[in-house]
Amino acid sequence: MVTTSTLVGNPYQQDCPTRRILDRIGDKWTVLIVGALGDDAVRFSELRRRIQGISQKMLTQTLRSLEEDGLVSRTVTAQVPIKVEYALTDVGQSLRAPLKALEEWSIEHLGSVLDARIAHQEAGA
Amino acid sequence: MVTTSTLVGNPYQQDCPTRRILDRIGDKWTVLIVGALGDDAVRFSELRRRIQGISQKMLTQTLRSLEEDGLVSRTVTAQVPIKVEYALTDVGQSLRAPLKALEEWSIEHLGSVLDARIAHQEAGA
DNA sequence: CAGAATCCTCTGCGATACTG
DNA sequence: CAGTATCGCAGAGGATTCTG
Repeated sequence: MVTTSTLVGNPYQQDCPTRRILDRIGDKWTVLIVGALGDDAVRFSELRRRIQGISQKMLTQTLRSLEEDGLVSRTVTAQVPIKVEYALTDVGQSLRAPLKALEEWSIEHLGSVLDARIAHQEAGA
Repeated sequence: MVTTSTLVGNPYQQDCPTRRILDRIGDKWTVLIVGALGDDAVRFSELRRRIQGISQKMLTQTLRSLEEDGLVSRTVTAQVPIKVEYALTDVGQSLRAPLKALEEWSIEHLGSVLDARIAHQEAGA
């Protein structure tokens, strides 16, 4: 016999896959980095340029955790000014599709969301 | 004449749709609430039961902001123990598809991510 | 160029207690 | 039952400075 608690209403357990992934990609920069990487290898400085407003610290930090999770690969080329390139791994690439879906939703519905926000604001006043 | 900076590498502007939406749904609870609402209207207490570990404060707060953005509707029924039900609006419903895609990605790739994490840990040691 | 290290601030969020 | 109000802390993350 099992307790009923886990069988009712399909609850989100503390450590369900959705939550674990959300904890990873749900931060401020991960999604943007994955988007900025795209198909090819990109240098650190170029990434920084593509993602407006990201600090060097957060770019490094987020890239490290993406690498740790096998979503991004890091390639160092020892030359005069050192070159470090980042690229999405296969798993990282596979994340692009769902994120793209989210991006399209954003573009399609942002207007409606902003309208609702203003309407709500006026109603509250 | 425009500066070239915004034309190179398709950068993520500070206020692009993706970022604005990310700021909204990228928090700890929004996605889980949308998932927990699903098709039908759900009472406050039931929501709390479905989303394990959410505090009453964050549930209220996140529901408020979702309502403000027109993603969730709030219906009060004045009866002896007051009843308040929340439901996704049409726009809110439309968000389910992209989130579902993300959830499926989670389920499919969580294992690989965890493996990579362990492998990386061992390599680092 | 690509970072590591340090400091410091701001705020997300939990814990707790009270209300209609 | 469905909230509101207040307190407090841990941690995210920015700014700055220093290195190979």
